Amino acid sequence: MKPAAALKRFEAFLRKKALRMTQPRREILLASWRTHRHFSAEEMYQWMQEQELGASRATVYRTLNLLVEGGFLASMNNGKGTQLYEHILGHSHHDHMICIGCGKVFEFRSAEIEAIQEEVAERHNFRLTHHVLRLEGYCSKCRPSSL
Amino acid sequence: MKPAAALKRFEAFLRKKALRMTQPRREILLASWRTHRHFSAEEMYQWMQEQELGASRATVYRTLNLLVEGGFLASMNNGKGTQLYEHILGHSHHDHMICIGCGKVFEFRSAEIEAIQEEVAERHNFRLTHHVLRLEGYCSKCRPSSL
DNA sequence: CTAGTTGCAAAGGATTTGCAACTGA
DNA sequence: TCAGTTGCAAATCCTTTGCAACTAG
Repeated sequence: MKPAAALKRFEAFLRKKALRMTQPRREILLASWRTHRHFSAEEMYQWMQEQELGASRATVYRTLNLLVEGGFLASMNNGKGTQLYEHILGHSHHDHMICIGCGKVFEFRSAEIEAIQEEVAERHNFRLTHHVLRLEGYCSKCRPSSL
Repeated sequence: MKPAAALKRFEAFLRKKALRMTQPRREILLASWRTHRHFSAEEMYQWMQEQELGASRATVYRTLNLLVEGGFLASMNNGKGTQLYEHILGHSHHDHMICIGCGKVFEFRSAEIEAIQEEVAERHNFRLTHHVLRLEGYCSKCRPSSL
């Protein structure tokens, strides 16, 4: 999805909640679409500082929460107490297989696994929004002789 | 693994690092073995308060880190900025379903998913050693009306 | 004895919040 | 117009750290 389309959806989302589209919100949405990496709230704040019309830290945090709530961004914890964000729409979902030896990351996707996840969630009366599947091990080049 | 055995291993671990077995460390290890749920550092601190010979918050945090380092506890983030812990040894593998609303953690295990993981790994000529599967969403109590 | 430990309180990092001054619809 | 928004700074939450008083080996 292109930035412009994302903006339109964000406006619609805001309207439905009787909230307003403002310059800071616009800038934050666009900036989140400008990168294809994960970013932290602090990084977003830095990006905002580099603009004429930026946003304060408070507004960055408030807007990131809105974007997650609206399903525009996915958030994940980096395991060190900081939330990371990435834009979702138009990005196909994938999981990661990571080689412990060389650090190489392989992406894969399994419709079967996802179907079972839904089933498990269903059984627990749980509504999934997101999942993280990381397979760790050794790729063919790094396989130790003992394995 | 029984508490006594875990204690022995903890002592060995400490000795190897030239650290000392102390009353607070003993109590914290035992308390972590007393529950079969995930617990936070704060909960552990509460448990310590309920004992004659407790431990301060600082010691709780320091000891939990030691226990994770030694492979006695697994730690995970509840997605809301708090680390949760659970004892590992003698516990069979399971995956986690985490409520974005209240942070509650549900455990589950799916032989099917694991079989497919193996299959996927096989296809990529990859040897799995470990995996992390986290399903995030809303539990029945926290489900927003829009979902 | 003495290096490792403890508790306390202060420090730290990430995030949220109260409030008075703004501003979009 | 006026409810929603912003920036600021203070507050909060979780965790780590400095330090002087202890204590295990």
